[in-house]
Order: sequence, then C-alpha cells, then structure tokens
Amino acid sequence: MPYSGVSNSVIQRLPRYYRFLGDLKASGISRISSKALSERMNLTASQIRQDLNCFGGFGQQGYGYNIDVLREEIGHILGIDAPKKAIIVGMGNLGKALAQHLKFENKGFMLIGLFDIKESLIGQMVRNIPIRSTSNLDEFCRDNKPEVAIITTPKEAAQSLSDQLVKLGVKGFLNFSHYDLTVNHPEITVENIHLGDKLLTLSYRLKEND
Amino acid sequence: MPYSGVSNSVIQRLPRYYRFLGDLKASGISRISSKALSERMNLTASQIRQDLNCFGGFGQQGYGYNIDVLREEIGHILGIDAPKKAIIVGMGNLGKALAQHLKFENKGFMLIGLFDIKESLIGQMVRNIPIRSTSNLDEFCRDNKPEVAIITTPKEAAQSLSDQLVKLGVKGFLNFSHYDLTVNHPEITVENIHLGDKLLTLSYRLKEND
DNA sequence: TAGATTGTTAATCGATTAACAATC
DNA sequence: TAGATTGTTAATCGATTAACAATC
Repeated sequence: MPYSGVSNSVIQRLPRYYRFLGDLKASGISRISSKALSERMNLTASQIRQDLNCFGGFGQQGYGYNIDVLREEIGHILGIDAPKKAIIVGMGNLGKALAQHLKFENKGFMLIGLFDIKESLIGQMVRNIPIRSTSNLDEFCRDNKPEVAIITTPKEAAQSLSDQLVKLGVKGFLNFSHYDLTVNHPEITVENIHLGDKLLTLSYRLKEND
Repeated sequence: MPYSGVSNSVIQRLPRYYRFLGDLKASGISRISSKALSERMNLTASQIRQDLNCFGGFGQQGYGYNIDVLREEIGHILGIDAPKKAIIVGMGNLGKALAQHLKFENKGFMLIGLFDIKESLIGQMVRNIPIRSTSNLDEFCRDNKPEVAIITTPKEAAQSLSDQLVKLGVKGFLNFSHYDLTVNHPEITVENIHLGDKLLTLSYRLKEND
C-alpha cells in the first residue's frame, strides 16, 4: 500500500484530474499551472497543489506541471498500468451498456467475461466476448481468476452472487444492485453506484434552485 | 428554497436514508432509534440526528423515529411528491437501461419522452414510450415542457444538445456524457455521473487493500 | 537576473463526534 | 416514575484555503 493515509476526498478527485489532463493532452497543450487548471476545473489552485503533493512533487517552480508527466503519474497512482481481470454479471441493458462503452483498457482493467442467467442472452457476443451462463461462473473463475466483478443484477440475485464470487477469489466489486455488498464482506473493496440516488439529489436541487 | 444552507454532505446522504427507511418499512418494522439505524447504515447516531435536525425534529425522546413518518418527511424534502417531467436523450443500451430500471415514479419524476438520432431506434417502444427522433426535440419540448433531461449521448452530441435543451426550458440534467455541462450553464442544476471515474477509484482501492 | 509558480506550513473553515439536558 | 432517546450545544477532527519562502 504505497500511499496510505491519503484522504477519501483526495482520492475521489484523482479520476477527475486524470480526465482533465487527458483532455488537455488531446488539445495539444504541454504544460499548465495549478492556477490555470484550477480555473478549468472549478477548484482552488491551493487544493490542486495540496492534492498532488500527497503523492509527490510533480511540478516545477516557476513553470507549472508538464501535462504528459502529471497524467502518467496520476494514472500510475490509480493503478492503470496494472491491468486487473474483470467480469460483468448481469447482461441486461445496463451490463451491455457498460461492456460496450466503458473503456476498460484505459482504466486498468481487462474485461474477460460476461454472465447472465437468462437463456436467451447466453451465447450472444458483446465486444467479442460471449455471454456465458451464470451456472458456469465457478468453473470460469477457477480457470481465469478475475479479481473484479461488476454486478448489474437485481437485488435478490446480488446477495448470493457476491458471496459466491468472494469465495472464488474476487477482491473488488462495482455494484449497481440495491444490495449493500459491504454488509457481509467488510474486507472486500466495493464501489457502490446507486443511480436512483442521483435522481433524488437532482430532485432536491431543482426545488432548491427554482 | 425552503431549507437553504444545508450542506452538500447532508443532502447527499438523504437518498440513502430514504432507501434504508424504505427497506425497514418493507420488513415491517415501525420504529427505530438513531443508534439502531446508525448500526445498519455504518454511521454514527450523532450524525443521523444532526442530519435530520437540519430539516426538523422528526423524532421523539425516549422512543426514536417512526419509520413511516420519517420516510415520508425525507421524501417530501427530496421533492418526491412534486413530480417533474423528464426525457432521456440517447437511447442506446444505457438510455434503455435507465428507462427500464430507474423507478422514476417513486423518485419524483414522470418519464414522458425518449429520443435518439439513430433511425433504427426511432419508433421502438420502451416502457410504452416511443423513441422519437432528436429532430423533433424542439416541437416536443414546446408542447410538453419537460423540466429535466437525462443525457446519455456521446460527448460530441452532448454540448449542442444541452445548449438546445436549456433554451427550451430544461432546468436540470442528469449527465452521463463526458461533456462538462456546467461549463456553459452555471445557473442550471446538473448531476454528473462519470461511470469511468468509479472504475478508477476501484482500481486505486484494490491496490491499497491488496 | 526577475518573474512565475511550486511545495509546504499556518490559518480558517466546515463537518463529524461527543456530551448532556430536555422530555417522552 | 425510571429508562430511553431525542434535539442541541460544545469539542474535536479533518479538509480547504491562504500565505510565503524556496527555487526553477
């Protein structure tokens, strides 16, 4: 664990830095100051410098930051250069959308398997990967050892599924189901995404800004 | 704006309270103390009481909180009882997944329109709503006045689309595209959802917990 | 060199936690 | 009444911002 003790708030900002630096790189700019970046990102320059200095001094006085270098460094901090094998369980529309549109390769993951329980989906190809039956999950995991599972099943399926996957050695979950994965497996890494919650905050904010 | 000055952190916890209270209600329990709720939710009892008291005293000393009442109150705070008309623009797999699985009615929204630019999708029915051509967006919005748009298009489309929708009176966005909507419209309410960022934080945490 | 901008320490601000009197 | 638990104030903790010496 190389950078222990870095606060949650900082870590959650890292992917955003990485994204903005990617855009800057794409637009052909090669250097930027914390001030200029802060204006683009709607942060304070101070915060950016503080955040980055949790991991090292990537800038140069009087010059700013080299965009390529900084982006690479943040990518490395995030673990993008250490590809992890991932599977998606639940290949309804959400699973398909994720398989097709998330750029796994650019984010430190290799998508190696897709699973669903529904007969009509099994055998379908998505991104050149066949959808397999969840009944083959045990065998597949023993053979291929995925470290990460993305759960897009209904709540009821998610519980037993996550227990099963943890037993099979899965270490991290991206959880779209309503089931609270952390309950039974405190030692496992989980990112929960509750899309419904976002609708509710939007509803609140609309009232607030009326 | 009835509860101005409530902090961001509190607001972002409200949907989660609402969810847990819904589960408790479904399991037939009728009252709960901040202590008991805190254990279920992995928070401190103190924080729960502080959070709720931003909006009013919904509990009773010596008794705790009535689950039905508290849930209703939070629902009201979130604006669930004031339905807002919403459309989805971009009916690829992600748009379809959201249309089919987000419980709009339970979250203060009415889904009234679906749009895509792709000929092959137009006319398809999802949840009894036809997918319309984005070329009909102007007319549809003038006739139906949606207040909220969910954007699931590629980045390139999102920019002009959001300008167009703001002109047509849309007040809030749920934005899944990589385009940063707030840039051009600071007065508009936006919830950004960057699914890719979640993969990156998961990647970081996996390394951290190895 | 002079100007710019970092890295870093100190000051401020806000959010969380603890404590306890009020009261059901 | 006695026990439980809230609402709320005070204390603590952490995160953000400001300031500035170091230095490219």
